[in-house]
Amino acid sequence: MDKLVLIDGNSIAFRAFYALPLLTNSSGTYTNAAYGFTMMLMKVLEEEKPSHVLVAFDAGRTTFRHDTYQEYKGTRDKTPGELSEQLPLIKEVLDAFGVRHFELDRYEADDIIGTLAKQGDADGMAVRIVTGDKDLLQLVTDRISILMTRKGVTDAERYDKQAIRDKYGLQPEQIVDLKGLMGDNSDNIPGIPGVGEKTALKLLHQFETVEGVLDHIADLPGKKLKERVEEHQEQARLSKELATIYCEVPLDFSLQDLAYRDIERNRVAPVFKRLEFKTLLDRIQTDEPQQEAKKTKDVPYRQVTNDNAHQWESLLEADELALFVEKTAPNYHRADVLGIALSDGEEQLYVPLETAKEWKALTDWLADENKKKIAYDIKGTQIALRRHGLASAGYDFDVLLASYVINASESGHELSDIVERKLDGSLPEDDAVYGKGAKRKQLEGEELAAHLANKVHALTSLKPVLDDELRTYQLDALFYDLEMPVTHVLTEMEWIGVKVDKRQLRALGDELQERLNELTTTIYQLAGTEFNINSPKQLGEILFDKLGLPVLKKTKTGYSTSADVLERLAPQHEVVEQILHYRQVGKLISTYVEGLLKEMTAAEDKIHTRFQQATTATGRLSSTDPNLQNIPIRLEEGRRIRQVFVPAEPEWVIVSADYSQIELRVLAHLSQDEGLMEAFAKGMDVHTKTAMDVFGVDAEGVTSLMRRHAKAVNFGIVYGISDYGLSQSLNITRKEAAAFIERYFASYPGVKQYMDDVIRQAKTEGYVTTMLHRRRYLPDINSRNYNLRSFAERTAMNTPIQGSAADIIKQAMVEMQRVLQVEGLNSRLLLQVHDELIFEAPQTEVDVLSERVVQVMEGAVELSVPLKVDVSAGKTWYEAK
DNA sequence: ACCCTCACG
DNA sequence: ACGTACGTGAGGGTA
Repeated sequence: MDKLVLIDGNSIAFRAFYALPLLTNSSGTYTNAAYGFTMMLMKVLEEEKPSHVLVAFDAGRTTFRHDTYQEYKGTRDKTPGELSEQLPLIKEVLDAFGVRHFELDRYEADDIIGTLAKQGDADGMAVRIVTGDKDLLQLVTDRISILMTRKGVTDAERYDKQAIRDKYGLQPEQIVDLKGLMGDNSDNIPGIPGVGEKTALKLLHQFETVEGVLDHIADLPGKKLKERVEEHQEQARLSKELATIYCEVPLDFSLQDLAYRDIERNRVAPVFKRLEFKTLLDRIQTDEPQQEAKKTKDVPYRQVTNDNAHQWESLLEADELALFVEKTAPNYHRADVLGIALSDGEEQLYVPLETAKEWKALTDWLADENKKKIAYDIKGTQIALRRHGLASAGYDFDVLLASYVINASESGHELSDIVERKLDGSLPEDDAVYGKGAKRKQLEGEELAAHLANKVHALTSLKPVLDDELRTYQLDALFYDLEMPVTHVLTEMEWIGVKVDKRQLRALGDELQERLNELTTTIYQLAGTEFNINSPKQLGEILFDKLGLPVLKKTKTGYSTSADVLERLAPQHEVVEQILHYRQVGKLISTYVEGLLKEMTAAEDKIHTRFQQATTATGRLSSTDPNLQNIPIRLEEGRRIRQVFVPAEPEWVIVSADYSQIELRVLAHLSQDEGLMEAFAKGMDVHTKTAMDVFGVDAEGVTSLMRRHAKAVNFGIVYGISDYGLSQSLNITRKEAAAFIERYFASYPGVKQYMDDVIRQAKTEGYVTTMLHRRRYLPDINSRNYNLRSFAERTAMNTPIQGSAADIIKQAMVEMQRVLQVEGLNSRLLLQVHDELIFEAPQTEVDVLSERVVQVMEGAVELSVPLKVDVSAGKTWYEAK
């Protein structure tokens, strides 16, 4: 049977607030009420297992009751700020739980609850009302009962008709009569002075209702009582009216809209993390697996040895096999191979590395491009094998990439995560098998073989499921024609690596270190004390406590000392500028000099980054260990880091080709805005053109300030504009920013129309798409939480732009690799940095390479505006600008 | 493990 | 009244 749980939000929050000490989390936010409320919520959900849930809140201060009685709740103290500021947190928790909450102007939570309780009762549902307010007892029927909080937070007592009879000797409907006679201090309901609970109950037992008592004033015991009742008849009637819950609140939703499903840990966990509900976090994370009692069944396997290998050769004839290569660490450029497993879906083979190397049938199978292979992370698999001298080809399905293409935003794309989502049963997580952190151990023998057998078998089960899903959502072209080919291009890029001039890098490091030492001395002098400049905490104390500089911005944990704050403080104290410079130099040393030195190979002085192809929500790549997509360029001092990136061969050069304004061109294409398309068609400087349109001047009239502002607006448009964001970036007021945005949209109505359309599409479909049909789901787009919703709206505007640009350069990479191959060029693609490709090339090939790369990149897709690519070459990455 | 800060597009 | 520009990864400090 359906069960409806109605929670009196303010009442429970109030109770939690006073039951718990005034806790704060590390950011100084009070969380005790939210914490207690959440405990109560979880307890109720667990114990009642409702099919429908709603939490009702009081809306404003005035309600329809104030129309008849202005003093209603007049004695009540204002809700403390420490409590009211927690109400949004509570609502956030509810959103994460997927529990509806509601409040309505002029009505109290009680009335909303009453209205829905009656509806539920009429529909034959069991109704549970959770509150600390005894008024609600009047709603009890055979099907409606109340969980009344007692002491503490989660301790509650259940009231049904019998319990009310036992306690008061009354029917539930008589609770309002009780209030009518005795009043209620907390709501400032007067009742009849001098009549308390005892007298009221006695009267009601005899005369049943307020009206009954008033009809029999003559029969009342005691002269004083008679007088009081006589005198306060109207007040008693009014008090009863005030205490009566109004059960016909106009609601714009139905009971069916309150349907509640089980909690999704993935949505709740981040909220708990942020609020620092550690115990509750543990509870949701450990509870679930135990409850589900995962059906983990080890699949059978055979271990291949040098002696028995020949027995298994027939398996290698299969049309398609899954291949899983287990590594000793995630970084396959360094890790060793632990073992290899194969599966045809029925039989699993475990082959120790040394056996694999000597088993010719296997090495032939690996290298044969006609022998199809399913793998998880083809790129890592192929490189790990190659490092052990094992060539491999014929990969036709990457489970990792398929999972990513289906839904990039899913919380994890580890094999165990994918199995959890797409198959019944589960795969033990690597962390559980190997242990985590210090407890990590090397597996061997049977244990390792069994684990790998489970993994490789999972690949065979996953492929048909994922392939089917790719086709269902028309993502198969994106997967097979783009992401799969891209992974092969990236394999070669990573494998080749980038050469670094180690001596020069060390020299640069020494020079920077000297500079840093000088800065340190100066800063200590100017500050009058020595401290750790790298510690934002200590730095904050020096700047704001000791030197008394104004606090312009705070972070969750204290003073903000970020660059934009320091820049504004610089005129007030000369130490600030030194600190900014110190930060800059320190970053160069630790991240770039030391960071890069750590990643260089001993044999070749090369760096092999890993391009993550299944990480970003938009379809971009990212780069790790080290990140070669954020090498400094904006400031000259940092830009010099690029001097150490050199060609791997003598007489070769670095060639860089980058798209000019690809995101705004994509926007022009997607929006079909006339003005924007015209700007690109005529080859204009787009920021200047924007300045002309927004400020209504001709090309000569555009000042550098106007262009700077127009440029920021263009950035904002791409990011999903907000007046606040623009005001921050330009250091102007929000009003001024809003005016810019309005003028921009007036000048480019097509862009405005597009932004509205894409948000509307996201709201109705739940996702947005890129030019090559990549999808991004936006679960918060219809959230009632303003912040979540706004964020989703900006994402809806940004993702088709950023994601389509990512699609385009990926397409160009695939085509470029093909062109280099068929034309027999020796030039090699080394890096991709979102809108640019970096090659190393023999000096002799520079001209032909430049010509080809422009052709390929500009022709990667057909847009309504031209794509433009700039190329340059130099002896180092620094000079290729 | 998390926060702050900062490097890139 | 609310509070955020979009997408990333890395290093150092702190709890």
